[in-house]
Amino acid sequence: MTPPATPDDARQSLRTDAERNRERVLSAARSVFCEQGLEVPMTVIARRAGVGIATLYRRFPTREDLIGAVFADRMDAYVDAITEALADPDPWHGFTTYIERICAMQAADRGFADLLTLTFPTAKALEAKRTTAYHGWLELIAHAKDSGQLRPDFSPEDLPVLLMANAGVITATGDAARDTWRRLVAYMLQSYAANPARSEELPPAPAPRALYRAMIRLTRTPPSRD
Amino acid sequence: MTPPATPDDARQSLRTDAERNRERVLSAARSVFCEQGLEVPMTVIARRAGVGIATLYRRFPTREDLIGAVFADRMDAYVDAITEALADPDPWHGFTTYIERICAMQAADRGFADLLTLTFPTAKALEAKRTTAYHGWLELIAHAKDSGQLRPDFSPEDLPVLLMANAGVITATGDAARDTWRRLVAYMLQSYAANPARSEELPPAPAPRALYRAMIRLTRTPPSRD
DNA sequence: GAGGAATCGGAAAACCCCATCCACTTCGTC
DNA sequence: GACGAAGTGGATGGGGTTTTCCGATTCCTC
Repeated sequence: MTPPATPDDARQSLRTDAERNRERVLSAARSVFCEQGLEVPMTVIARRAGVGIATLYRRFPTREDLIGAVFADRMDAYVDAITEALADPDPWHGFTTYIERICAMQAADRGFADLLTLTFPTAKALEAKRTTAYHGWLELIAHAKDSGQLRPDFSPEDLPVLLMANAGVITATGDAARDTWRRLVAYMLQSYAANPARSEELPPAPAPRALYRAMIRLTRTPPSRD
Repeated sequence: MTPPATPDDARQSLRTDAERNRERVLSAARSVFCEQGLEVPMTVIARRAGVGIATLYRRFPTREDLIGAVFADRMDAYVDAITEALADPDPWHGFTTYIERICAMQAADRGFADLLTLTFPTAKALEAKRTTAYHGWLELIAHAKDSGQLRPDFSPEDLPVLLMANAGVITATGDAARDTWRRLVAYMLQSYAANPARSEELPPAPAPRALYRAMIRLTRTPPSRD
């Protein structure tokens, strides 16, 4: 039984040029996923990396492998966010900051937005981090409910629901009305509060024209010259 | 200047077999769009209709033409909804019922969900109905604000934002957790209220396992045997 | 610096989708 | 019932993506 090679083992046994190309592919994939989401053609990534398509496939036989490697660090940030939220002395402040933060991560990286509403049973490392974050999340909810600031009927599953909703707004508005998601999240946070403070100001609604542009934009897939 | 033929003119001048096939295509498109959204291949529609692909294209030269014909009646229902909401003696009840109703229409028909977050500048009839509904919506908002039950900083653009968010939840959960959208909408409606009644019960959150299944389901495009 | 293995990159096969063309069929009329 | 126009469906070309294959190249060791 061959012991499963750790990522480091695999990397160190590579020839130097292979390792260099591996890094190039990862870097290219990171930026392309960020801009266009996870469904971008593999050829686009290879071209941006300046390597042949075969090189990409040799290193990352499936799209999931590539996604797993690219988002390992993003998932670290995801786990960090819940850790920091738990460290906040004010549970409610920790709760709201956490939600705003990961929703902002979705908005800043279309690939990440896709990632959070998907599940890759084969990408073990990713799923492990997701599980870690989920446990922290349960704890954060408990604290916020104990403090009486989070409504008692709030469910842990309300977060994935919010992330799905947020992803919908982000992909629909795209670049045309980029901060629209903030208003959705603000509304939801007010609703999550046990005693809603209606006094807080909402982020502005998108301009009608910007929204119209976004809705037209969706009808045609942009050529996406790379 | 040739007067634009009305749909009836166009239909009546068709040979009987052509008219029959036209209806078959419309019927097939209606059900396929409903199940799979607007981006389904034209060949799938033709096959389901039992006609050749050329027949489909002759009758509906572009996808937009087909969409326009299929959703003419759905858009009527959309306009009816706002009319009925305006007739409600209780503006707030009319407001909440309206929102729930069109969100339910999205959930019941994936094609319609796509339609509401898109814009087809060339599909005149559709856009005209959308505009009619929008004017009614402005009126509904004014009434609800006047009655003091809708928060003053509510924006007309909050509806498209909600529809985008709802579309995100619906496409992400799919058949695996079909009523999840209700919880999102309930949260948002409580937030829209000027004086939130936290007493109302929320629709149940989705079961974690159902959500998990939904997230896996997304990773692979279903084969969609037709 | 020479040999051999690892690696490279582009070509190409396999697949799917859109949209058009054209030889054949059906309808409706005279 | 025969003719012409309207209509039909499959084949086809053009564009795109995924994935594999293979001759050429680069690296590392001895």
